[in-house]
Amino acid sequence: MTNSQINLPKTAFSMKANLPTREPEILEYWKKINLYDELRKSSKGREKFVLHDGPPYANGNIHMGTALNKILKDIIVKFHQMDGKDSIYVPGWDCHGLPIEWKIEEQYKKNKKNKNDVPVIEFRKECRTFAEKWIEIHKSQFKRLGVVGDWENYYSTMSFDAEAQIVRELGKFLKEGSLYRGFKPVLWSTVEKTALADAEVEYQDHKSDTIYTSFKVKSSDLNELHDCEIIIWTTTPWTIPANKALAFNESLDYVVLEINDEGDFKDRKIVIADDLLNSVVKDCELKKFKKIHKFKGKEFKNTICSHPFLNIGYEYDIPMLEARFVTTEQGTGIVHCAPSHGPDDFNLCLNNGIKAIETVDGDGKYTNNVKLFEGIHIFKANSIVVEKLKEQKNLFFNSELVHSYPHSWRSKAPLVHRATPQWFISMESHKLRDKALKAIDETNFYPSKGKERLKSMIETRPDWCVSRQRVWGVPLPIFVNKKTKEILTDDGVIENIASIYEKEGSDCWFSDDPQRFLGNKYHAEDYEKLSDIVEVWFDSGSTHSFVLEKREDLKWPASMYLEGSDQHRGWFHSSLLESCGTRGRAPFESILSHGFVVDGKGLKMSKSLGNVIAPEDILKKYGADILRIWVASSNYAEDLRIDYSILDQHADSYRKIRNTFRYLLGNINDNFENINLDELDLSELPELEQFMLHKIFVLNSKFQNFFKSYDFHNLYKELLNFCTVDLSAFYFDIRKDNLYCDPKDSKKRKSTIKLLNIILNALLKWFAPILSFTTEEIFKLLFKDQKSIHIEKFAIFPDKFKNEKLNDKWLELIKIRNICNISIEEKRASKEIGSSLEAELKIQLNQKFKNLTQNIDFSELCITSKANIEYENDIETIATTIKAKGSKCPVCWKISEISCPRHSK
RNA sequence: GGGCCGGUAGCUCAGUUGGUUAGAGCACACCCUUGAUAAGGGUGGGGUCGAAAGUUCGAGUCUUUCUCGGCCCA
Repeated sequence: MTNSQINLPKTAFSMKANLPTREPEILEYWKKINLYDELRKSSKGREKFVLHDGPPYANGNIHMGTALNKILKDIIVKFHQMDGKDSIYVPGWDCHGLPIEWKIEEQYKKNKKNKNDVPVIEFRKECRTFAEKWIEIHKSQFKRLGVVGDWENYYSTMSFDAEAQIVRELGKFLKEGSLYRGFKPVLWSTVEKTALADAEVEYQDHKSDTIYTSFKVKSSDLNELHDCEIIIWTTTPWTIPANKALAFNESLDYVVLEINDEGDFKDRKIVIADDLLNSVVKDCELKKFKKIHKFKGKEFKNTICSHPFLNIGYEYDIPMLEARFVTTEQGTGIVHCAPSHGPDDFNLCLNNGIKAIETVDGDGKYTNNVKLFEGIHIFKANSIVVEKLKEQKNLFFNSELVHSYPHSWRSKAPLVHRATPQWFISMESHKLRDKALKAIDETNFYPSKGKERLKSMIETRPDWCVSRQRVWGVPLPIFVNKKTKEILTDDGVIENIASIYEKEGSDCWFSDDPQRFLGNKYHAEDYEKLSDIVEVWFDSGSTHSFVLEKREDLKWPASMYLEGSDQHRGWFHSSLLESCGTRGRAPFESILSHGFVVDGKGLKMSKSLGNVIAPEDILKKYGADILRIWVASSNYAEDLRIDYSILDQHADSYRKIRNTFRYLLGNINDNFENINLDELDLSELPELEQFMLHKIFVLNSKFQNFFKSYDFHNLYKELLNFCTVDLSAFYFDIRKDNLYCDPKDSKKRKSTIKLLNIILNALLKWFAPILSFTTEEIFKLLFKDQKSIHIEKFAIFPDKFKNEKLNDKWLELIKIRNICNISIEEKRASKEIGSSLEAELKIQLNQKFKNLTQNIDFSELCITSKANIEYENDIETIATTIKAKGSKCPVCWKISEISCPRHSK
C-alpha cells in the first residue's frame, strides 16, 4: 500500500517560518503595492477611526517600550480597518527641545567649539538636521515591526506649518488673557547669566555659611506659642530677605525650650522639632535650657510669624504652612521658605497664594524688590545678613558647612535658584481646570484606572509654565511694551508671524528685524521682543491642531490617543490642557495607556543589570510576528515582562498557529474556495461540522467583544486555544480519517473541506492584525490576484450557526470521549495497545444518554477501530478498552474482523 | 520620602456581587504515533493565590500592617 492511494495534505506553505528573512520580503511587497494608499482607496468614505500618534522624540534608537507602543497602535488600527472603518494612522515626531540641543553641544565640546560663538540660526539648523536624521532611522525601524501608516506624509513638530500653528495656538491663550507673566525659580548661573537644565548641573562639595535664626510668633491658635520664636536653619543666609513663609510637618512633634544661657537669647522661648533637639543643642552649643512644652505639628495651624528684619522695614506676615518635604534629617524641623529661591518653597507658597517675585537679577544682584539689599551681589550678602540678624538680636547661631552643592558643568561656578520671569497659562483665570476635568469625564479610558490618574493630576497641578530660556524650539511670539509693560495681543501680529513661519520656519525670529513681525501698526522701538522659546510639551500638546484639524484625511477629535502610562503627566496631559484652553474639549474620544516593559522578573531594564533586550535582537532571532504576539498576549494594563524564555514560549505558540494554518492549507491543497455562508444549508452537514460552526460563531462574538474593549491578551488566548484545543486536538484529529481515507467526491469529505475553508478564512482574518506578516504570506499563497489580507474585512457569521442545543449535546459527548481516552490510556500504559486504532471501546452509559448518543459513532470520535454502547439504569459512564480483533486495513488502518467496508474491492 | 498601580502553577493569563476540591493554554514528565513528521495525539504531576493579622459560618476576593516591583512626583 502506498501513500498515493490516500489524500495526504499538500501545501507550498512551509512548516519553517524563517521570519527574520521572510518578513523583509513582505515589507518590500507592501512597498511595491503601496499598501497604505490601497487601504485608503479601499475604505474611502467609510466611518473614520483616527489613532493620533503621540510623537516620539527624534533622538536615539528605538527600545522595547517604543516597539510595544507602535505595535499596539498598529494592531488597533488594523482591527478597526478590518472591522469596516477607514482606519488612519499618521506617525509623527517630537523634534524641539533640550536633549537635541545638548547633543549638538556635545559635538561642539568634542570639536572644541564654543556654543556662544555660533550664531543661533546656525545652531538651530544643526538641531534640525540632527532631528531629521533620527526621523529617518526611526521610520525604518518602525516599518520593520510591520507598522502600516502614512510614512511618506508624517508630521513633525518642527515642520514650518507646525511652528506656525503653535504660534497661532499661543495667540489664542494670549488673546484670551490666560497667558500671563510670572516668576519661577530656576537653577541659574550668575557667571554665565543663564538658566541651566538639570542635566547641565554637577554636584560638588561647597563650603556654605549656615545660620540658625528666629522668627517671632505674631499670632497662633496655640496659646503656648504666643511669646515664642520659631528657629530655622539654612545654608543660604542670603535668601532670608526673600523669606515669605515657614514650613512645618504636621506629623512631627515639636518642643518649646526656654533658653537660660547668657547671650541674646537668654530667657527667650524657642520652638524646634523634638527629634532634632539633640542635634540643635550640640550644634548651637546650648548648655542651659528647659523643655517647657511639647505639641503636635498640626497645632501650628493658623500661626503667623514676623520676619527677623521686622524692625528694619520687613513688616509683612510670615505664615506657617504645612509641608511634607519637611524632615528631621537636618536643621530644626521648621524650614524657611523663599518662593523665589527654591522649587519646594515656590510650590508650597504658590498653593497658598504667595507668588514668587524677581528678587535677584541675572547678574546675581538684589533687585529693588528687596529692601536694604538692592544692588548687592547675593554671594557677598551672607555676612551682611548675619550682621543684621545680630543687630536685631535674631541670630541664634552661625557656622559653616561643607556639603554637596549644584555647580555649572561649564563654568564650575556654584548655582542658585533664582526666580526669573516666565510665562504661564493660568489654570483658573478662564476655568481651564474645570474644563479639563469635565473633558476627562467625557473620555473613555482603557484601562479605566487611567481616568483617576489623569484627574488627580489635573486637580492639583499649578499653572502651566510654557516658557524656556533655550534656543531650539518655537519662539514665544510675545512683544512687551517698553513703557507700559503691557503685552501686545493683536491677532494681526500673531497671524503675521504665523504666515511668515509657514513659509520659512521660525529661525527668522532670532535674526530678522522685529518690525517685520510687528507689521505697520506698531513700532519696533516701542517693544521688547522676547527671546524665550515655548516648552516642548506645548509643541506636542498642539499636535491635534496642526495634524488632526489641518489634514483632510483625519478628523478632530481623534478616536484615540495611545501611549505609555507615564504620559498621563506628559502628552495626554498637555494635549488635554491645550485643547481645553483653545477649543473647550479634549482632542481625543478615548485614551489607552500601557504599562512599562520590564524584564522576566519584573525589574526595569537597565544597562547595569544587563537585562536590556533591544527590539533589533528580537527581530533578528525571532521576527516581528513573534514580537507582535508578545504584545498581543501581554496585559498592557500592567507592566509587561519580557525575556528570552517568554519569547521562546511565544515562538512555540506561533509554531502551533502556523501548523494549524499549514494543516488547513494542506488539506485544501492550497485551493481556497469561498463558501457563501448565508446560502450554506446546515442540515446537509454532519453534526460535528454544525458543532464546529457553532463554535466559530461563539468565538467570533467573543472576538468582537474583546476587540471592542481592547482586551487583546484574552482575545489572543481564545484564538490560540481554538487552534490547539478545538482544531488540532479535536476536529482535525477526528476528521483525519475522513480527509485521508474517504474518496474525494464523498459527501462527508466535501463537508469537511467546506468547513476547512470556512475556518481558514475566519482564522486568517482574526489573526491578521496580530500576525501581520504570516497572514499576508498565506493570503498571497491563496489569492494570487488580490493585493493584501489587510484590505479585507472580518467575516460575518450568520445567526443560524448558533446552536446552543447542539452545543450542550456535544459538550456531553466530549465528556464521554474524555472518559474513553482515560480507558484507552490504561491499556496503552500496560502495553496492550499502542495506537488508539488498536482499541475497541465498550461504553456503558446511563439510559438518559440514549437519545443523545443514538446517532453517534464513538469509534469516529475517539479514533478507535470499534465502539459499542450499552445503556443501563443508575450508572455513571464507564468506558472499557480491549484490543481490537481482526486485521488492519492497509488503507485506513482500522482493525476489523470483516474486510474493510470502505477499502476492500 | 510622598501619590498612584500591581504581586494567582516554571511562563502568559482567567477567576462574576465573599460560597463546593482555585481554572485554561503553553512548558515539563511519561506514553503512543511515524499518513500534519524539526509535526500530531493521549495521560499526568505541579499553586499555604507576595507575607502576617483581622472581619465573617466561610476570604484569592473585604480591612489593616509589612514586603517586593513599576510609574509619577520630590
